[in-house]
Amino acid sequence: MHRPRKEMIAETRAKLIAAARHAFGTIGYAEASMDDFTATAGLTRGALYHHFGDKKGLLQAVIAEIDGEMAVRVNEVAAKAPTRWQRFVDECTTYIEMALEPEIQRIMFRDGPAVLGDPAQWPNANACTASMTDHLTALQAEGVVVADLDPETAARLINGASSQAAQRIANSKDPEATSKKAIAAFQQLLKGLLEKS
Amino acid sequence: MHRPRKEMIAETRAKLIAAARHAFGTIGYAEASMDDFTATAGLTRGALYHHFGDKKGLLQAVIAEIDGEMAVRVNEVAAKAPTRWQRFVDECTTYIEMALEPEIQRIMFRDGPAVLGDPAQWPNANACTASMTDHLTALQAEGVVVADLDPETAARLINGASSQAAQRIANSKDPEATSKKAIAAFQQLLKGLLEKS
DNA sequence: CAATTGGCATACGCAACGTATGTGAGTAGG
DNA sequence: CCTACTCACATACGTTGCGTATGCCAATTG
Repeated sequence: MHRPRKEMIAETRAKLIAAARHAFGTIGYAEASMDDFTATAGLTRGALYHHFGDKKGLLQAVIAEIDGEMAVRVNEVAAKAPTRWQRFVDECTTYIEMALEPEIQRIMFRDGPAVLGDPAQWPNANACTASMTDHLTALQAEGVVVADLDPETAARLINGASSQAAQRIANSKDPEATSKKAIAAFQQLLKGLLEKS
Repeated sequence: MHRPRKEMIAETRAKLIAAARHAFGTIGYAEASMDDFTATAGLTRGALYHHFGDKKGLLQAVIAEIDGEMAVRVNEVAAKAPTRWQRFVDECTTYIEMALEPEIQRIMFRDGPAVLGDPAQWPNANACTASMTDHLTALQAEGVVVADLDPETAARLINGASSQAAQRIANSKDPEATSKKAIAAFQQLLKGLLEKS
């Protein structure tokens, strides 16, 4: 036990984040009682306020964690694609697939923006958008994508369309069919970015 | 005074909706105290619960009202365009412009979805999306837009991109320049829907 | 081994929601 | 025209949940 102290602290933080993440992802931020989910973590609100300041601070930490995981997944997928354009499209599609998960949808696309404001202003998130922006910039240099386009702006718009696509699929009665339609429409939109060759 | 009763009731509802709309649009749904904004309307929470059931019910009423106004504005703009495709593009652009207004952004795109869930499932809203869906269907019949596309799905994706564009503009330090970039990127995406001729 | 730091719990005040109940103005029947 | 009923709205209360102030105990440091 060289530093049991630091380990305990990290464990406490992790437990709080995990408990909050579960609560936020299921019943939602507003309905999640701090007393309840800190108790399920075997702690009290005291620990929460000590580490995260307030409920919003904890939400930020949860969001940062999820954002990191999403970035990892996106990069894994992108690494396999042959062309850069394909890599870009694959990333977008993966983004939609991730947005299908209720936890991500709820925390990242619904409660997060409502509580913390515009996601583009979040300090510890947006790794995914950053990646898409990079790809668009490179694709412009290669002449694949039209030059007259601000990469980050485009990436944000695509994010917006993606999350809508995901919500549509998630709330559908026939997710399979809806998924096909949504992804088709989405990729059709993406074609608008291509330079005519 | 044939029916002073019915008139008073309608006036009460209108006052509550107006007060709530202002509060929701400025400080936000979560921060808006029912005691406060009912008081500014010269009423109490009793009236609110009587007419709307709860805070969410009032939000629904506010959203229905705003949605109606948005539909009117969109239709006004669309009526002036020469071609149907242009009408469609104009509607989308108007949608972005409306989403620039803080009240609409906050209530329709942030707090609304967080509190009431997926906007596509809202009963008394979505007149704008319906209009866009109609246009897309007609454009497909005319062969302007690719046939292999579900109109409502596409309309939803476009809504998502629009609201992102609006947020980007609204939070920008240079709204003029950002607006140019965002609308350019947006219209570039829309081109993806066009049948190659 | 003492002193101190700091991680975390406990206790309290406050604000806001929802409900249960009350009241007075309008409305309908005789 | 008077009585009984309805209903719009207010008032009062209980509950819940957040934030803060304070206290305690373990781990680190010299």
